This record gives sequence, structure tokens and C-alpha cells, in this order.
Amino acid sequence: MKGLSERQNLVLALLVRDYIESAEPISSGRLVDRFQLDFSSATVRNDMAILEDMGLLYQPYTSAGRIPTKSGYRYYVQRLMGEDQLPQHIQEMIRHQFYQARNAVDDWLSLSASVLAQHSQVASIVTPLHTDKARLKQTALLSTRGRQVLMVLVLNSGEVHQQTMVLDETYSQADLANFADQINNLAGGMNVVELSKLEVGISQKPLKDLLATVSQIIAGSEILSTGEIYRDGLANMLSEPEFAESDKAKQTLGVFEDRVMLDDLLSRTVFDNETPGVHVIIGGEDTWEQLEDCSLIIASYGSIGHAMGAVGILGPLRMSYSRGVSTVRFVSDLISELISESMLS
Amino acid sequence: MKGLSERQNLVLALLVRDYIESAEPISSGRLVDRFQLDFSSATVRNDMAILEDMGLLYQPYTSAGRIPTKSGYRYYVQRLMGEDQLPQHIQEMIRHQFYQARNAVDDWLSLSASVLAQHSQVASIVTPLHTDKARLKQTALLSTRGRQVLMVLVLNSGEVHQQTMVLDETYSQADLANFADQINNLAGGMNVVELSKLEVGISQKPLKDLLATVSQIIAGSEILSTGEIYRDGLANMLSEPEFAESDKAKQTLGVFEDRVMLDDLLSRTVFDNETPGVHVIIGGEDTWEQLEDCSLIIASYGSIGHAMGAVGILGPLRMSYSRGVSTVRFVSDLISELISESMLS
DNA sequence: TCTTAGCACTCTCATCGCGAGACTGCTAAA
DNA sequence: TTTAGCAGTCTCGCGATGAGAGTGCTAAGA
Repeated sequence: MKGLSERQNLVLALLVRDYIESAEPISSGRLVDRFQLDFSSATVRNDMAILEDMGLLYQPYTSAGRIPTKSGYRYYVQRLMGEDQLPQHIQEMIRHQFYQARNAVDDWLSLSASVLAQHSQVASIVTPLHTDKARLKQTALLSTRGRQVLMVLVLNSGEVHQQTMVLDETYSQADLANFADQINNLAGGMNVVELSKLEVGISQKPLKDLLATVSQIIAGSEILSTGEIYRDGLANMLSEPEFAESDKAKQTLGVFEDRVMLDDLLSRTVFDNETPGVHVIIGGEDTWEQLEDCSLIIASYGSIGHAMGAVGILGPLRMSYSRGVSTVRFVSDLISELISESMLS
Repeated sequence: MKGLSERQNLVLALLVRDYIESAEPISSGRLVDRFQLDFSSATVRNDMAILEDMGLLYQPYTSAGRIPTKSGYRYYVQRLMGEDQLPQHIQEMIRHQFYQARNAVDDWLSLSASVLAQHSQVASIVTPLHTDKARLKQTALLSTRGRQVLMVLVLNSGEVHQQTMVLDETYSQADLANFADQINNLAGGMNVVELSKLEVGISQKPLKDLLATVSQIIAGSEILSTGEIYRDGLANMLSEPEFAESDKAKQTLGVFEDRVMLDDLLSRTVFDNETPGVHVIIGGEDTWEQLEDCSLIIASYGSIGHAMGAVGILGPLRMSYSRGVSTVRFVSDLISELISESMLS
């Protein structure tokens, strides 16, 4: 992969950019024309042949223009693509939208999905907050109806969970407040493992059940696949010409609905990686077959040790990577910022 | 629309059923063959010609078989289609899935979306609970971090809302519990209008802000377009042959993402109608253009006066209406039942 | 050694024509 | 009122054809 000349890099970069715009195989002549190159189409043709030998380009058939291969895109993203920042006025606009939203994580996330879809013109995916090692911070119990109570937990990450449960008998709100206090004193600051040890020693009737529910909720919060995934912009993606045959469209749609795959993918990339920042996954990188014809640009938000989640976009191989990367980076940074602000205040 | 003979009704019914299965124009001969009719294809041809004159069928081109028109489907659904119950063992299976889920409305709804998609083989839509006239039942305040507190409201419908807010100074959990008590005493049982009157008379610093937030949340809960809409099974729908050209697919996908339209549609049908039960909307019924090539089967769940929402499925015109209606009916009844059980217990 | 002009060659794509096949509509008889 | 028979019509698939686009190669020039 070494030894691409300056000019070959230029040819590859221009070809990728042109193809991303036009969605048609790019010919040597067209490249020279459009970009006013000061060398001839024959020269470009020679370079193209070399790039093809290296597996960066291919021809859909003899004597057609060239199209980037997955490796071609990867090379482009890693070495040739300059990342352009999102224009200042668009940044302002997005910030404004976020500040107008209610001060709630859920709203931010669904807004993120819609912002990403709109500015990248492809489909977006946003996973909810998820805590690595959840510890109980605060408990509340509210009577709702008869023996049914609502338990609300705040975790140390700031994440909030709620669950209704039915107790053995009817208690007054004062009793419930008392139970909540006891739980906070007994179990405050504990994680799942510590909770399960604690449970063994408790046998009083309502408290035992309540603690069981607490630890069930906290355990549940540690599983990645919790909560709804926010999605938007599917229609954007389907309007791309590569999804004209509905086979591909269907396959890609499947990805969108396949939580198991998404979870696997996220935990193997954004969450499992030392290098933070934006990840670009091109054509499934030979690991996820269903993603063969798609690229994914994802980043985590939140902070390690506290609650985390992922935001990203899903588009055809032929998507605007520079735009995508800058949009995803901006949005993930923005949410992280908002969340940490809301935690500190 | 009067005066269809017994045999013409039969021909129409068989044709619709056959077309729903095969997705191909149905010829007179085929009908006689497949259903062992004891009259000839020429007779069927005559009846078909009459049905076509009445606008119930049409030919895509001269000397092709026939396809039902929207009116044809409507006639079929209203008069000819017997509704078959979901088979007993499938009912059991679905019930089982629901009882295994956590006892939380959110989980039931996302499960409903997946069940509907799976059993109807088209796409499903489930809107969250929504209260008609929300009244405050119970409040809790939990300190999360510094001056930030989490407010949790239970409405008389059983619906739960939460919102974080930042107070003017830091209060202890005991103070907060005290504030919550005050709010419950002052504002318990009130709706938005009453709350806004109450607010005028209050000027103590934290209480005033807290009450403002309460009424903001309750007001928010009265707007239909609140909370995530659960969706599933898009891939199912795209695999139908009518969505082979991606134009239609894209249009239909748009419907899926267009909350405004969905809200309009739901409020004009399920929510605004005296007749409860399952509604079938065929081809947008000349009101919603985007739905021209789709049918929608929807029903409300919950109960009038308490919290309500809608469940439904979205498929091509050529979908199995009998299956769809019975599935939607079963699921909506089941959720209603579960919700009212969870309220009473 | 690198670049470029020129040219033959290849492959796609749109178009056309044609024949087979599928159904219908009509007519006339039962 | 139903039915058999038949002519007529329209789609669809197939193969041929020709234009156009773009390449690879060769040989000359820098």
C-alpha cells in the first residue's frame, strides 16, 4: 500500500469525490475536464490502471469508467480526506435547537437522530445512555393505585430508571417514603454484586421484595440492549440510487431493525476501543456481512466511567465521508457537553 | 353499489383473496381452476365485466387478468371478509410473551410493535400512552447532583413523567421530600387549568419554580406528539413485490417517519370516532395522498377518559386484511387488558 | 524514463421487430 | 341465463443491431 505518487493520490481523491457526487463510473477524460488537470487523460488512465492493480478501484465492465473499491474508500478516508468542520452558522443552528429542547436526555437523543439525518442526508442511529458499572444513588417510591407502587431509581451516572411493582399489602405514602429511606441507607452506592450480597441478609417482607426489584433494575441497566434506539432519515437513504433495486434496500433496512447486530457492532468498535473519537466502518469491514453495501460513521457520547451511548449515521458506501464525520463529531461532542453540564449544575 | 348477485360476491371475494396471495392479475380461468367453481370461465368473465363497470376491479391492460381497485378492497373488507380469529395457540404464545415482559407500559408497547410486525408480516406502528385530561396524582423529588433535581410525576391515568430541573440553591433530600409533600397537598388532583390558577398565588422561591415545572410537564403530556413511536417490520413490507420500485418504497417510508401525518391520521380516525374497534384505512381514503398505495389497520388501546394510544399495521393495498384485523384487535385488547389490570392491582 | 496523441477494440445500453402466450370480449348456440 | 368457440389484443422475452463511451496499447515526443 506504499508508494502512491503525489499524482496518484490526487487522482484517487478526485475520483472518489466525483463518484460520491455523481454516482456514475468516472472516466479519465471526465476527471481531466472537470478538475482542469494539467496532465492528459492518457496519464490519468495509466494511473488508474495502477490504482486498479492495487485494488483501490475497479471497473464494472471493460471500458467503463472506474469506481472506488472498499479499500479505495478506506484509503481515501484514512489518508486523503481532509475533514471539514461543519459551517459555523449550521453549528449555531443546531446548538440553538438543542437549547430549545427540554432539559431531558431522551429529548436530546431523539433530536440528535433528526439532526444527524438532516445534515448528513442519510439515515441516523442513536442508542440510549448506558452505564458501565451502575451504582444506586437514590431511590423513591410512589404509590400509584392500591398495592401497586412505582419505584424510581437514580444511578450514579445520572441515568434514571422506573418500574412499577405490586407489594404484598397496601402501604401509605409515608410508609413508602420510609422504605425508600431505608433502601437509600442500606444500599446507596452499591452495584449489582454488592446488592445481591446484601439481599441475603434481609428477610422483612416488603423490604426484601423492594431490594430484589432494585437489583433487577440495576442489572437490567447494564445490558446494552436496553431502551429504544432512536432512528431517523431512512427515507433519505432509500432515495440514493444504489438502493433502486429493493433487494439492497431490504437488506439495509434489516440492519436498521436488527438490534443484536447493532449492539455487537457498537460494543466491538466504539465501546471496546481505546481510541475515542469517530469511527468509520466501510462495507462492514468483512465482519458484518449485512453491511456489505453500507458505511457507518459512529462515535460515542458521554464519558468513560459514566453513562455512555453511541450516535452514528448509516449510508451507502458512496456517502460523503467528510461531511458525515464532521457532523457525527459535532453532535457527539455537543451531547457529551450537554450531559456533563446537566450533571454538574 | 346494490345488487351484486350471490355469485358476483363470490367471484369478488375469491379474486381478492387470490390476488392477495399471488400479487398477479387474476384471470377468469385461473379462478375457476383454483377454486373448482361449478360454472364456467365465460360466466366468471361476464361477472368480472360487471364488477369492473362498478369500479370494483380493473385491468392493468386489455386482456390481462383483473386486480381489485380501492373500492373493491373496501367492499371486500366491509361485506365479504369474514374475520378469522387468531389461532388459539398463537394467542397463547403472544400472551406468554407479554407476561414474560417486565411489568412496564413501555416494554409492552415495544413488544406489541414486534408482535404485530411478526404476525401480520407487514410494518407496525404503536403510539405511546397519551392522556386526555391529565391530572396530577403524585409527585416525587430526588436530588441528583448539586442543585439539579429530578421531578417524577404520576398522573391519574397511571402515566409517569420525569424531568430534571435546576433549583436556585442546593437542598437536602429531606427538604425535597418536604417540597414534594407540599405540592401533593396543594396541587394533587389538579389539571393544567387549575394548576395555572394555583400558580398565581404562590411566590415562595423553590415552590413557585417547582409548580411551574409540574404544569409544564402536564401540559406537555396532553399533546399527542409526545414520546417515541414504536415501529417494527419495515423490512417485511419492503419485501412485498409492490415495493420493488424504490419510488413507492420511499414514499411509504416517508409515511413511517412523518409524525405530523400520523398524528393527524390517528386523531381523525381512532381517537375522534365514536365507534371503537378496529379501523381499516384503504389507500388513504382520498384524504392522505402519501398513503395512496398503502392500507392501514389501526385500533386504540387503553380506555376512554384514561390514558389511550393506538396500535396498528401498515402494509400494501394487497395485504391480508382478515389476518391483519384479527391481529390488531387481539393485540389492542390484550394491552388494554394488561394496562387496566396493572392499574387495579 | 515519463508523458501524450492516436487508434483499434470492447462492452453497455437503448431500440426495434417478432413470435409466443395469455386472456378477454363477443357471438351464437344450448 | 349460461356456455363453447374463436378472433383480437396486449405484454413479455428474445435476439439483433448500432451508436456511444471509454479503455488499453503502441509509438512518438520531451
